Amino acid sequence: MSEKKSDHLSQLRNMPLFLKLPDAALGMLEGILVVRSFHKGENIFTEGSASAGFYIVIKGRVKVFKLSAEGKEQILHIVGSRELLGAVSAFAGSPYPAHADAMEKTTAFFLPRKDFLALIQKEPTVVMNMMANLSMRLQHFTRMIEDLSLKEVPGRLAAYLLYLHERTGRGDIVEIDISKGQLASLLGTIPETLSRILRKMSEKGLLKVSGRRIRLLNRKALQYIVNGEKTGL
Amino acid sequence: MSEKKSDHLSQLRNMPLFLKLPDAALGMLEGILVVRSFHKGENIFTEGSASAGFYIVIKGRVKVFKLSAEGKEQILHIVGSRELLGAVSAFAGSPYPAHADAMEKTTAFFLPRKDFLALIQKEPTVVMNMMANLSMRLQHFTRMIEDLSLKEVPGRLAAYLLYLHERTGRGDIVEIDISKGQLASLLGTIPETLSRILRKMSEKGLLKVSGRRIRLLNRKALQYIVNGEKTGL
DNA sequence: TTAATTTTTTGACATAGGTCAAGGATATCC
DNA sequence: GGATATCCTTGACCTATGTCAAAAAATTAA
Repeated sequence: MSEKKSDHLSQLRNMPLFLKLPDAALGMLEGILVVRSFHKGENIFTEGSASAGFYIVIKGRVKVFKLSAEGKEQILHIVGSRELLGAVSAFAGSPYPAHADAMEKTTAFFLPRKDFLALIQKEPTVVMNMMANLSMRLQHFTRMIEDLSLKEVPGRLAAYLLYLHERTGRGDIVEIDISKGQLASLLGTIPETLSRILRKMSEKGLLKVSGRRIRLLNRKALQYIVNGEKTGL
Repeated sequence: MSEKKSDHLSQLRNMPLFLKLPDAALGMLEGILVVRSFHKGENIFTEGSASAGFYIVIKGRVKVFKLSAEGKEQILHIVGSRELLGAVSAFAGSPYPAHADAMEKTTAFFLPRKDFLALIQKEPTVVMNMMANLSMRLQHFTRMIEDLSLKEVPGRLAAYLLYLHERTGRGDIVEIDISKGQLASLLGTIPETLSRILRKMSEKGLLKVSGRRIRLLNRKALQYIVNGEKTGL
C-alpha cells in the first residue's frame, strides 16, 4: 500500500487544510505523512472501527456511505482530490461513523491521529482551516436532510442536475461523473426509481439521456420541480 | 429584547465553548455579550438571512428547522441550555441555513460576528471547543441522514424512544419533552403517521402511551425494529 | 368553569416509490 | 475482440406513508 511520496509533497502547501502553514510545520509533516494507495472498490475504513488517523486524498475518489440492514447504501458524500477523509473522527477520537470505499484507483496521504493532534496543538491555523471545512460539510448535510425529508426523488434529481450544470456544465450538457446506480444511492433512492424518473423527464422533454451524458432541455422546468411544483412526473 | 445580564454571566466559564478560557478573555466577553429574550413561538432568525452573530442559549429551547414549499417542517435539531445557535454561519460568514424559532420563553447571549471573529483570533482554545461542538453536530446529522434514507418511520421512532430512555428514562418510562406534532417533524414524518404507529406499537404490546408519558414495555422488540427487522407494524 | 383554540386521533383514500424478476445494454478483462 | 461480469431498464406488483376531512381530546384563555 505504501509508496514513494516525494512527487505529491509539493502539493501540500496548497491544500486547504495547510494554507498559511509555516514552512517549518510543512517540513515536519513531510516526515510524518504516509502515502497509501487503494485499488478500485477497496475498503478504506469501516463504520464503527476506531479512528487511527485521517486521509487527504491526492488522486482518485472515495465514497463515504452508510448501509441499511438489508444492504441498501446511502452515500453521504464523495471525497475527491485535496479533500479530507475521516478528519472528524481523528479529531474527536470517535469511531468512523460510516464506511469508506475507493471508487477508483486512489492515492492518499495518511496522517496518524497522534501526529495530527500534536500538529493542531502547535498550529492553530490548521484548526481554523479545518473549521472552515467542517462548516461546509455541515451545510451540505443540512441540505441533504432537507432534501431527503421535504423533497421527492424528482426534486432531488433535478437539484443535482442543475447543481452539476452550474459547476461543470458546458452549454446545456452535464456529464454525471458516477454510475447511475451510485447516483441513485447519493439521492437516497434505488436504480429502478432513478431510471423511471429519467425516462419520464425525457418523455416530458425536460432532458435527453445518452449514457452518462445528459442534455438539459428545459432548465426552468427542472427548477420548478426542485421548488416543489407538482408537474405530474 | 435586551435585559440585565449579570445573573447569567457566572455561567459563562462553564460553557463548553469557553472551557479553559483565560479570565482576561472572559472579562472581555462580559462587555460584549448581549442578553436577548424571545417569547414562545418567536422567530430568532430566518433561513437565508445574513448572519449577524450567534447565540448561546441560557434558558429555554429553540428549534432549528427547514420548511418545504408546502409548509411541511423538518426539525434539524433542538437547541437547549448552554448550546450554540447559529455558530457555523457566524464563523463562515454565510447566511443562516435554516429557520430558528423559540419553542418556549427563551433567553440567550448574543455574540456579534465581528467580536466572535476577534475572539477566535486571540483564543485558539475557543476554536478547539467549537470544533468539538461541530464534530458532534456532524455525527448527529450523519445519523439523521442514515435514518431518513435507510430506516422507516417505526425504526426512527423506536430509535428515538430508546435514545430518550437511555438519556432520561426512569425505569421503563420515558417522557417526550416536545409535542407529538413536533416529534413527528423531528422524525421526518407527519402527526397522523406518528399517531398510527404509536397505536400499532401499543396494540403489539411494545409500549403504552399516556399523553407525553410513554412506558416502554418491550425494549428488545423496539431495538429489533431499529435494526430493521420486519415486524409487521 | 366554560369557552376557545390547538393538538391528537381516526378513517377512507391516493400515490410515490420500493420489491422482485427478467431482458437488454455496457463496460471490463484476458 | 470476444467472453464475462456489471450496470441499466422495464413491467407487474405491493406497501409505507402522505392527503383530506372530521371527531375527540387536551390545553389555554377568559
